[in-house]
Amino acid sequence: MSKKCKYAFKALSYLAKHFPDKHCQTAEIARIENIPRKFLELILLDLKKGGFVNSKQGAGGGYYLVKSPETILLGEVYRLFDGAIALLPCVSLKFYEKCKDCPDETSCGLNKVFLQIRDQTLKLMLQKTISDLI
Amino acid sequence: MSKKCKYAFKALSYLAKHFPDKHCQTAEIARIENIPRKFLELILLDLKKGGFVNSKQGAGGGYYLVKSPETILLGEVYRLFDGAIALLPCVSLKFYEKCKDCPDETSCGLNKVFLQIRDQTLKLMLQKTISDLI
DNA sequence: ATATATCCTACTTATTTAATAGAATTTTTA
DNA sequence: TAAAAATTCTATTAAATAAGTAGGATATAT
Repeated sequence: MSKKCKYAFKALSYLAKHFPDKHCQTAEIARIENIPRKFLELILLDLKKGGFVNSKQGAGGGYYLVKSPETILLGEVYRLFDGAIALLPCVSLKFYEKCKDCPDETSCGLNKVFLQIRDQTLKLMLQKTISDLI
Repeated sequence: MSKKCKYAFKALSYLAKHFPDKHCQTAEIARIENIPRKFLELILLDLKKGGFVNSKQGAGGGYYLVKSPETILLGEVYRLFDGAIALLPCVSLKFYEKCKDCPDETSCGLNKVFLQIRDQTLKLMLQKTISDLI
C-alpha cells in the first residue's frame, strides 16, 4: 500500500471520529496523524473528487465525511489511491488487463491461484469499513 | 506483483513440467513462455541464489529444479522477488518495519485489518506450490 | 578449437512515489 | 471592507523502482 493510501485511511479515520458534528482542518489532521501537511492537502482533494468527503473553504472551514463511516468500504478507498486490489491485472475486477505473455487465460495456473487470493482479500476489503478502523 | 516475479513463476512452472528428467535452457524457456531472454537470465540467476534451481554451464547445460515442484511454496518465491506479502510493513512477518507516523501499533485500526488480510494471503501462498500452477 | 550455454556487471529509460512550493480562490470575522 | 484563514490548483523535484538491454567473462561438451 502506498503512503498516500495509508494517509488517506488515517485522514478518513480522523474525520470519522468527529462525524457528523465538526469539520476538521488539514493542518489539524496533519499534526495529529503525523502526515506532511501539503501532501495531505492533495490527498483530501482526491478524497473529495472520489466522493468520500466534502469541504468548506475559508476561515472556520475544513473537511468532513459525506457519508457515515460504516458505509465507506476500505476497498473503495484503496482502489481510489492504489488501483487494483488483485496482485495480477488478469484477475482484477475493476482494473482488468490481459497478460501479453499469456495466450490462454483459462489454462494459466497463476490466474487460478491469484484469483483465489484476490477473492479473499476483496471480501475482507469490501466488508470492513472506516468504522472498523476506529 | 512485478513482472519479474510473474516471469519467475512461469519459469519455475516450465522447469516443473520437465522435472526431474531434463534441464532446460534460458532461450527455450524464454521462447515458450514469452519472456525477454536477457531478463530471464537475471531471474534464473536470482532463483539459483535463492536455492530453487541449479544450473549447468556449457553446451547442453541449462537450469533444473533442485527440489520437487510440490515443495516450492508460492510465498517463498514471491518474497524473493517482491519482498513483503503484507500490504503494510507493520504487519509483515519477514519484512517488518515500524510505521514512523504511528505512535502505538496496538491501537492502530489499520494494523488489525491488514493483519487479517495478510494472514489470509499468507495462508494460501504458503499452501499452494509450483505444482498447483501446472 | 569451437560452439553453446551460464554468469556477471553495468547501463538505460520510463514510471511511480513522496513529497514541496507558491499562488489563486473562497469565506469568515473583526 | 480589509485581513486572516482555509481550501484549491498547477507545477516542480528528488529518489526509488521497474523493466529491460548490452556486452563480455567463464565453463563445458563435442
